[in-house]
Amino acid sequence: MARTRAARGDGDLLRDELLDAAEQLLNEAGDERAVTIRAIVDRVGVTPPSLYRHFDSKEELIRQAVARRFGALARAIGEGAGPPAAAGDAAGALRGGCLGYLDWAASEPGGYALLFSSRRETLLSPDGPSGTEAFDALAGGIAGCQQAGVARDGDPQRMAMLVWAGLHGLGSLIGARPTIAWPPREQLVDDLLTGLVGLPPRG
Amino acid sequence: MARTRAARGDGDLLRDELLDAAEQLLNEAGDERAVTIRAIVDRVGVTPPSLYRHFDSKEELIRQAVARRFGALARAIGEGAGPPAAAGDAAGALRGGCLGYLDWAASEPGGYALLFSSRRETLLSPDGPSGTEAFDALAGGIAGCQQAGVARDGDPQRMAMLVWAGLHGLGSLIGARPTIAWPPREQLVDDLLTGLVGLPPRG
DNA sequence: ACCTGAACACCGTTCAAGT
DNA sequence: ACCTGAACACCGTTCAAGT
Repeated sequence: MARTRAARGDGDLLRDELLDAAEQLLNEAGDERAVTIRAIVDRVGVTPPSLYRHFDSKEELIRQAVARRFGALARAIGEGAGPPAAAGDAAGALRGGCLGYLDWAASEPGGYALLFSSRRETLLSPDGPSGTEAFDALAGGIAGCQQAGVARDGDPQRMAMLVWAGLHGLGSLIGARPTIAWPPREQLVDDLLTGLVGLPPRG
Repeated sequence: MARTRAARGDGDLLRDELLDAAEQLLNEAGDERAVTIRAIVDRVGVTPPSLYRHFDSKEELIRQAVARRFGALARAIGEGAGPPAAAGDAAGALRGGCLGYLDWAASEPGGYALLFSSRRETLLSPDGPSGTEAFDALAGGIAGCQQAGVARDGDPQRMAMLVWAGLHGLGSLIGARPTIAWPPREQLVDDLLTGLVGLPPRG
């Protein structure tokens, strides 16, 4: 009644609408608990049981919504790093990518937190959403800097772990402790990459 | 019936028992959602309304249980750093404190995660639990290393932010991604402090 | 094939009542 | 003063029924 009945093949449409609604609610609330099934279906205009035609459980819906958010994060990193053609400035690309990560985390603190704060099984199942591509991009960026002679020697994978940890730590702490007087994010990224990767400090 | 009736002044006893049960459940589950009021009171042997004589809400109980966990983390850092009398080895104390943090996070991944994953209002209210003492201890340890001539110059508060972020990032990522082949925690701490604070690498 | 209405067992919380 | 029994509005999920 609140919704014109869907035609035969419209299942994927409702599926997308439900994911959209879940993503919106997750971002607005920054709290998975506020994202109830009834709030999701209300926003779309259907009743709770409709959801189970497209998702096995609330768990599964949330997992897919979180996977979408990981995709958005990866895009923010890519945009910060700039076009891959501009390989002339390996250090600038690495810095830009890291800043893109941090800016994204700071701009949607609720959305960032829920990437890691949802219940553990949601995130850790083998085929669950992960930050693998982002991590590989980070390690690749560090290796690029080494080849360009602007980073110190060392295993780029291990360096990437530390940088990733630093970014993740900063991202979640900035969101969780907004009252602290954090230095500008450019400076945090610069300190991190200078210390951990050996990039020359910005002029 | 499941419990001998408490005497007059035993209110604080039940209060402590409830906090103990909440802490246990939080650690076991690593998921705040599994910690229901009914599970908590069942473990203690009372009925749900009893809880409201001691806590305004489930929220308030969880917040106090989380504050207890922050205290345990602070103790683990202190034990790792060793007795303050042993000021002869400032670098060793800083390294030990950081390793204590990381070991504690790794040994109770569920318990560590919930320090930051509980709903935001729980953690962020002005008088809520925080890691302030731990942060101050970290900045103090860095300043001590500078005075001992084993750390590079710079604002110890800013260095502490970066080290804290690195530790927090490593702590939560190690817990959240147990399948990754993480290097030994001693090495991670060493890399972090060498890069960000300028400590000489361990021999 | 797709969606609804009604019901299930659960949750946090409240209120009157017992000792 | 401290605790219980019963009830409230909510939640995720299921099942039969409608179109």
